[in-house]
Amino acid sequence: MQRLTRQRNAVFSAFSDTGRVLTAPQILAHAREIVPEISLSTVYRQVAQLLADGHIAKVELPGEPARYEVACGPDAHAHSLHGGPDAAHHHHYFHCSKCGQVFMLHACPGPMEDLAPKGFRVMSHEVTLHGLCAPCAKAGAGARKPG
Amino acid sequence: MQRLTRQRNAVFSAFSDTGRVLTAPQILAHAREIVPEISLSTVYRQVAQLLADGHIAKVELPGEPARYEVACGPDAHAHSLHGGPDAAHHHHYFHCSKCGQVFMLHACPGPMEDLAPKGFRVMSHEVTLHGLCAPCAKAGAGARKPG
DNA sequence: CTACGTGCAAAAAGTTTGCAATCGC
DNA sequence: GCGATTGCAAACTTTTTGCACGTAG
Repeated sequence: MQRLTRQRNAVFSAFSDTGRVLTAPQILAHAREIVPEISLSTVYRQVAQLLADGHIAKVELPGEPARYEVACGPDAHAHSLHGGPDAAHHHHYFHCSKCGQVFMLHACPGPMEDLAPKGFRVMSHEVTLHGLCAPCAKAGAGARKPG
Repeated sequence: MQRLTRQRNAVFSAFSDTGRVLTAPQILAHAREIVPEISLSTVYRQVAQLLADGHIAKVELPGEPARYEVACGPDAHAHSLHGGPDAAHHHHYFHCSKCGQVFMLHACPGPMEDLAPKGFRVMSHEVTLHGLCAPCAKAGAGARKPG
């Protein structure tokens, strides 16, 4: 049985406080505002635990370190232990080239079997969009990475 | 000026011989069949050189180590030094869950601005398909990772 | 001959793990 | 008190770099 430690609370707060898609070091930074002595190892261990419990989800984008977000959607709390990209429902993501932030998208281009050659069996797909998020697009060339 | 070393030839042969999308250790394995003493450092350095020269392209998939493939298409030889996902033409990829091999796709689902929220400026997109490649789909549950 | 390329070892970045001390329950 | 959890350090994976030696041109 898992215990309600200050560290566990601090890690989850990073998500509930920001509502953002965060990397492990970003989670650490947020968690340290609550529990200054928390270590990166504990962040990774709590993230693994929260993943297994289905409270958060792993977000992997091409060429980027792993990020994590609060699990949302119809079966957010379902403990699908495999964690693969083959879940019944899925999300896609937008990666801002200026501020580096990642945003979940709520739309899906639909099935993509046609993109694969004959004989290939498509079981899932992932889409990543790149460009400027609304704040950065509005700010023009002046914006910089917000913490 | 770059020199025509046996190692450089061996690294490029890995691509021309297999025509596949390869990870650095896979390139090393192929290259060692030609130049047994070649090191992984040299593979990475030659890959960097071949990338800069536009002879090969980097393929990054979510949660996967970087792979490389022979540059192909209309401006394969154009030395676009930025290497970002914003090139004029691009490819998408299929990742086989059974054999782990990556295949380039020749189709594109088209523009995806509609997936992003209002105010977001979409500049490029990446699509990754997952499933079974033709050989693995045909082989059923019997196939295993081919070298 | 000389500078670029190579192999090795060490470093860097991201993530995981072993272990003794700590703390929830 | 017991055992899960923590912090630290070390290991691990992927990729990069420093350095002395080797080799292409």
